[in-house]
Amino acid sequence: MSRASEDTIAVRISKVLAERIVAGTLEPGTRLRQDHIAAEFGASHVPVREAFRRLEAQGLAVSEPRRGVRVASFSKEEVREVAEMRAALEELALRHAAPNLTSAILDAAERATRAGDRSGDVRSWEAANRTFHRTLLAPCGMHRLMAAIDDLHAASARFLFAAWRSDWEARTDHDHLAILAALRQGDIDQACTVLVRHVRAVNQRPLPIAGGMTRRLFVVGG
Amino acid sequence: MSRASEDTIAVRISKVLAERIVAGTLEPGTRLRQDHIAAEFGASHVPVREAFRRLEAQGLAVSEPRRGVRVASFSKEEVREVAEMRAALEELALRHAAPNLTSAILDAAERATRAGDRSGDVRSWEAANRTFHRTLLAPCGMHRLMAAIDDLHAASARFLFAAWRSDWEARTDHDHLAILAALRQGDIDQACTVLVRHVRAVNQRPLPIAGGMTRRLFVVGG
DNA sequence: CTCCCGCGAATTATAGATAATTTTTAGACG
DNA sequence: CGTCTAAAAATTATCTATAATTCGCGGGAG
Repeated sequence: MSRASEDTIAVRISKVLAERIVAGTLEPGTRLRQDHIAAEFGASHVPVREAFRRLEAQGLAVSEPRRGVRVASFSKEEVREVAEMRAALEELALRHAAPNLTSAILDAAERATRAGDRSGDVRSWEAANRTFHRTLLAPCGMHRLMAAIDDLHAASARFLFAAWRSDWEARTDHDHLAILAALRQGDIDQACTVLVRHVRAVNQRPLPIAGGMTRRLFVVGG
Repeated sequence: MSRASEDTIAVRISKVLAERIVAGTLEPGTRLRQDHIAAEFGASHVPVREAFRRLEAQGLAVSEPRRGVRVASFSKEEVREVAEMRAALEELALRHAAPNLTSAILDAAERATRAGDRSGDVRSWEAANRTFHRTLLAPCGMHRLMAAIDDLHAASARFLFAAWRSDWEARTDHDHLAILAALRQGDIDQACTVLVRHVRAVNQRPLPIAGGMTRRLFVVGG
């Protein structure tokens, strides 16, 4: 389906860089030097520049003319902002998806969230969580809306990984189950209410920092 | 402030092309050929390709690998989708902007909407309308949110211009005044309610088509 | 000692050239 | 008369090269 060789080189590069930025391999503020990246991918810098434009549009990188592009940094205000945007757009998506949700889809969503409960690390939990949301929302059939939500999910995942690099413990996600229960009963308003609260919930947790210090960082958990 | 010569060539090209697409000079489906555009701007095709990536991110163009890029087409479903996304995000922005709205800002917004009432053509009405919304919402201080709203406004303007190429008659925008009145009274909920209804309102109007036929098209009016 | 200036290395931005793919066109065949 | 095929033209995507700008560092003046 999405075989890498069918994409253009620029797309391939942007996907790899996006993964690294989200995963935290590339830390905020890191300069992305086109020649170095071009050399790494065995390409010239023209497709690299196009990849930069894509990352910029996703909010994963910032570019200053003539001064290069850096991995976007983020503050707790931006974490909040992304959470609020997600809440607003996911509610919209859910309201339009609801009429199209079959029990098969709801079952698939439940499998996704249960897989998340069993996950042993942050990355697999995030993947399962993203699947849960996408399974429920994609039936809205709104292309542009889903693209926007996907970008926000990438940003959320970045914040999550920045805070929970290790020491992750899975717990059953009661919000997800409550959303599914409400949808199965046809109570769309209730499902939306829980979804919005769930996505907006921003937890503050201690984050161990290199050097023995700890710093408080906001983490979106939904 | 935003002198064109301070931008990179790619940015400059993308702005001009965006204007043309929004204005309807470039019709949906039109192929954008990089060499031709490069020649027109007296530039090479590298910045043109970067401009394409920006347009793609804004939803104004679509690109198929190895097959070039075209001006994005749109359906009435997408018009609806953009209106709903605007409603959701503008409400969010207004709720966060409200605490920061001074009477000076509200007065500026009122001047903008009154300028729109006096406008003689669609383009100046749209500019005034956009100023009104941006004046009210920008104080939310949420950068990413405002960028998303700006892109949606561009899409809305495109739909508007596609339907109202000529025969425009200005009318006083009572919704705008109602929003301002509610904000002046500190009734944020009421302001949001009117704003959401206002943005979501999608009017169906007959659109004269070349050849004497008329076709129905959806137009966002807010 | 601090601050400012200027030179050199590194990097970005654009131009020109090349390879590969798609679209178009012309012609033959059914 | 339409359709399939193959060569030609046009176009995209990429690479290599060049110009312009920024960044870092060292020396000298105050």
